[in-house]
Amino acid sequence: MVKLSTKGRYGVKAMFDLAQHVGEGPTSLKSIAERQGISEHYLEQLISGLRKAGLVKSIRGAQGGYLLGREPDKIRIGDIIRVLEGPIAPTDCVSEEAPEICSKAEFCVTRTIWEKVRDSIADVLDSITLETMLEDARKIESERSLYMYYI
Amino acid sequence: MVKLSTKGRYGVKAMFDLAQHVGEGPTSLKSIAERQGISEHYLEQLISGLRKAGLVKSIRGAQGGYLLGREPDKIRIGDIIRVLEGPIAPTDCVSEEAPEICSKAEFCVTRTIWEKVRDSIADVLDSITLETMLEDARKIESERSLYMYYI
DNA sequence: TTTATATCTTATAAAAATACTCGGGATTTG
DNA sequence: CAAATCCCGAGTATTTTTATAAGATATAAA
Repeated sequence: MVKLSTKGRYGVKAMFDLAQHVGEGPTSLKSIAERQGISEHYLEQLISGLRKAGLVKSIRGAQGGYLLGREPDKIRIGDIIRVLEGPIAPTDCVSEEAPEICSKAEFCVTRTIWEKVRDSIADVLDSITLETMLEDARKIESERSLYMYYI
Repeated sequence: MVKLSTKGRYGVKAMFDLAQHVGEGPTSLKSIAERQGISEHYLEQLISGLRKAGLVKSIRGAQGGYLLGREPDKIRIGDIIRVLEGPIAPTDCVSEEAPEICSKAEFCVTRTIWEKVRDSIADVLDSITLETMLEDARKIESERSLYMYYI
């Protein structure tokens, strides 16, 4: 329940991979797929949507690949998820986009629960950017080397 | 994405319906299904799980039906959702129950995101009980009659 | 200019999950 | 006994997910 599909998970992984290679020129899909353990063909479909949404830029041809469409601190996880999985919506009646109209909506008590769930998910996803993830990764890495040092 | 299935939605509706009839003796599945606009046979399957989990009690035979297994303020929406949709888990690696082991878990930055999503969903669902919903419903109803009065 | 490297597009499809549907059996009340 | 109700398991249609595949297009480098 309330489960992310592989689209969202793979997409975030791929975007984070791109963020880790910012400033190194275009990154090929093949290398991302290999590092992240994702089918290249499948990832192709996902990144196509990300490109159309402007979250990544593509450079075709040999030595081509993908680049982030904006600075890592300007790309929220929520942006990625919405492109790949659609609007955040635990139920259709509280979808962020074009919620399904229900005649009982005004008096519906369950509806208010789903609204709270939707907002709490959106808050989390919109509070984290690729830059946040990079910082977390750096922190984990430095803790790891500190630990290695003491062995 | 991150969508509730009908199981969770119907289940919460049915449980709320039972809460609204507390103290009136057993409520038949048929009447719940009619009021909530749910297939009776389908609801039967769902309530079977709720019964096994102790969230409802059943009384068989003519004039039989279902009763809440505990006081409305002792039944959290999260309890209902977990029975019908399984543990809260935006991804398998951060499932509330038996999370899938991943060798990279310690260093995985995406994982921490899904943990935050999971916790925010659980917090919302566990902060709302059937009693909360009854209070909300009463509030809506009183506002509604006030409005009617002024017309 | 040719070749290798990539992205881009569309079509197909297997597998899994979802949402029911159906039939009949067990239990209790009147 | 008959009607009302819960109980249980099997079957099924639809949708979603998760790919796989083939080939077209674009570019850099040799």
